[in-house]
Amino acid sequence: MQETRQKIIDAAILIFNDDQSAPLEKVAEKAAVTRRTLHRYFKDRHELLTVCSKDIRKRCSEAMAAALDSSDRPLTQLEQLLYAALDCGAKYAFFHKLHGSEGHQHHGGNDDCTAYDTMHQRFLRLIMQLQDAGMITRHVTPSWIHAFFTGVVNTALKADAMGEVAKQSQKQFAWFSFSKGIGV
Amino acid sequence: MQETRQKIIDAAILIFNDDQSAPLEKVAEKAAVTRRTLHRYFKDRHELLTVCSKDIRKRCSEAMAAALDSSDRPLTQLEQLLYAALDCGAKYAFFHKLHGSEGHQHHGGNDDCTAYDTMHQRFLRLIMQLQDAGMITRHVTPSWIHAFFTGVVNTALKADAMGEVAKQSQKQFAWFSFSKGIGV
DNA sequence: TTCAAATGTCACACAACTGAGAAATTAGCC
DNA sequence: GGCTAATTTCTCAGTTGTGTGACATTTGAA
Repeated sequence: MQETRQKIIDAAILIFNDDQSAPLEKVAEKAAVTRRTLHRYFKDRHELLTVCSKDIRKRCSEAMAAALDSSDRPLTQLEQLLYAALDCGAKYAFFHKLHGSEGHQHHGGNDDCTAYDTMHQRFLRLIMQLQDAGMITRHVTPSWIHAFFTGVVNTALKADAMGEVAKQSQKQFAWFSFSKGIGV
Repeated sequence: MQETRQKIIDAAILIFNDDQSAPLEKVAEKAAVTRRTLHRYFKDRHELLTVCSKDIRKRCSEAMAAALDSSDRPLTQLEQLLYAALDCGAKYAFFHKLHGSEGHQHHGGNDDCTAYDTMHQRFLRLIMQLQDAGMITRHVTPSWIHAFFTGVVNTALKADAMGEVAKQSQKQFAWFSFSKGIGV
C-alpha cells in the first residue's frame, strides 16, 4: 500500500512545519504508523525531509501554475493564486519555510530552489504588472506584497487550525484583507 | 552579572520561536555562552521556557497597554498597538505561538494565560468599538482581524529577517496593509 | 483458505542531548 | 596586585532519539 508513504509525508509536513527538530516518533504517531514502518519507507530524517520538499514543490507549483493559467485578467490570477495557496495549506507554508531557513543555500542545481525561484519571479512580475496598470498601490513594494501574501495565507491557516473563523468565510476574508491590503 | 540571564532568555526566545525542540546548545551559542552557564541560570529546558513565557508576557503586556493608553482615538490606539507589537518583535510572535500550541491548556491559574486573555479581550473590544463606529469594515469578523493583526506582525518580522524590505519602510508598509486590510 | 506483502513488536547498538560536579580561568573591583 | 564572583573547560552518567535486524502478526487478494 503506497498510500502509507503519502500519509507519512503529509504527517511530516504538518509536524516539521512547526517543529523542525521534532522526533520522528511524533511524525509516525501523526501518521498512525510505527517508527519502524516510517524507517522502511525513508532511510533517515534527511531523506524524509528531501521527499517532503519534493512533494511540496510538485503540489504547490502545479496549483500555482493552474491558478495563473485560469484567467487572463491579472487581478483574477492573483485571486486564484491566493485560493490555490490556501488549498495547498500547510504545504505552501512549509514551502516558504524551507527556503527561508538559515542554513538554506540557493543554488541552481537544486530543483526545489529553481521551482521556488520561478514561482517567486512570476509572482513579482504579476505584481509589477498590476502596479504598472495602476490596479494596485505603489505605496508598498513587490517584495512586501510577496511577504504579505504568504502572511495572509499563514493567517488563514492558523485561523483555521484554531477554529476561530468559519471554514466557508476563510477564503473570502483572506481575499478581502489581502486585496485591500495591497490597495486594490 | 544578571545581564547574562537576560541574554540567555532573549536567545531562547529567538531560537525556540522557530524550533521548539532545538538543542539547548543552540540557545547557548546564540547567547554567546556555554551550555554549562545556561544550566546554572536555568535548571532545565522547562524552567527556561517558563521564564521566557513570563518575560514575554511582561514586556508585551506593558508595550500593548502603553500603546492603548497613548491616545483616546481608537484608530490611533490600533496603529500604536501594531507598532508596539512590531517593536516587541519575536517576543510578540512567540507570545502567540505559546498560546496557540497543541499541548496548551487555558486555565485561570496560569498568569500568562490571564495576561493573554486580557490583552485579547481588550483587542476585540477595540475592534468592535471601531466597527460600531463604522470606522472599519463589518465584512470580516473581530476574530479574523485579530488573526490578521498577528499575521501582519509576523509578515513584517519575516520580511525584516530576510532583509527584503528596508527597515524604515517596515512599519509604514505594515500599517498600510493592515489598516486597508480591515477596511479603514 | 492460503499465501505474500505490509506492518507491528521487541531487542539492540549507537549517537545526540541533558544535567551536574570540580577545577581552571577570566573579569570586575577594592 | 589580590580577592571574589562569574564563567569556562573538562568530565561523566543518565536519558532520549535514531537506525536496523529478526520475527510475529495482520491484511488483502487470489
